Amino acid sequence: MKTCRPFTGAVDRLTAAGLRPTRQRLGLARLLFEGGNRHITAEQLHREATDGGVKVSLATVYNTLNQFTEVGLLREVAMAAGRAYFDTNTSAHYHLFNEDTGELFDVPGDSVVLSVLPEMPENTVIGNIDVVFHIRNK
Amino acid sequence: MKTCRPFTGAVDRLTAAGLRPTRQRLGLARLLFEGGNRHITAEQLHREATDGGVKVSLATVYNTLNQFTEVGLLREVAMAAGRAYFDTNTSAHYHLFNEDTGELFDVPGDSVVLSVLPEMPENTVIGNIDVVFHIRNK
DNA sequence: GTGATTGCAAATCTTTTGCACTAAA
DNA sequence: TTTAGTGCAAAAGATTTGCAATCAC
Repeated sequence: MKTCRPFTGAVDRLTAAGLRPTRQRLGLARLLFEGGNRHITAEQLHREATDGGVKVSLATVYNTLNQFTEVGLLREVAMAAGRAYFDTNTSAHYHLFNEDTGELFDVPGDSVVLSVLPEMPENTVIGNIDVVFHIRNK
Repeated sequence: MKTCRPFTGAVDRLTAAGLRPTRQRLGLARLLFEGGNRHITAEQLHREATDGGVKVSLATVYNTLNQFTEVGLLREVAMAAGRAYFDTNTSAHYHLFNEDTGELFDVPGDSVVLSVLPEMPENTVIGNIDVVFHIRNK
């Protein structure tokens, strides 16, 4: 039987987050976090998993993406209604969305400066700030 | 027979946009634009219409919201995946989204300043810039 | 063992579409 | 009239859920 050796730290990463390192979660974590920052939908990740020999159901992919997001391993990005994108880059950064092609690019956090922030309503704390530059082809 | 008198300019507004001022479109336009800026989903607007005596099907509400957005009468705001919000305020401004309550607030355009914009890919033009401050209750 | 996790299928929810009917120009 | 617009019901997606089977501890 072939053992799928996860990238270093996958098990720790999951257990630290309070999630059991199951075969499915490890396989998905490997796909998500091994190759640098990426944006992905549940459907895309499910296909990658299937193609890569990680047997997992689409429902579990959805559940896993939501769990990873809850514990801060992923960040959900709202681009257009009707489809959720998950971003493996949880640090401060922004997005460039090409409406013609559907492509989603990262914009480094330091290439955008927000000054003069608005006042927040009372008894609320600011979570993250989404900045999306919607672009189209000329 | 009672005539539903639309707010001043509704007919002009639609015809100027190349849309026939039908009973349904006038009724929806009145609900959308008469009471200042607002954020609304198709479902909410449909309920308001029905409650307010404007007979219109949900499918037509969807179609109308999309048409209004295409001609610039509305702006679509991506908040959370799975549901489209339409904003009657099409001028430069940003949003505050309370993730606990689902409330969506406007932030005046001049209370946020974006400096140091990123470079855009070649042969693209920037459409609009969405800035969403995600907040939660303390 | 025992409780967490998974898979599957069904259910839900939002949005779009096809087509016959109706209304605006 | 003639063409655009509407309603309905069905279709299409995306995502969630119920529950029995399975797995991690």
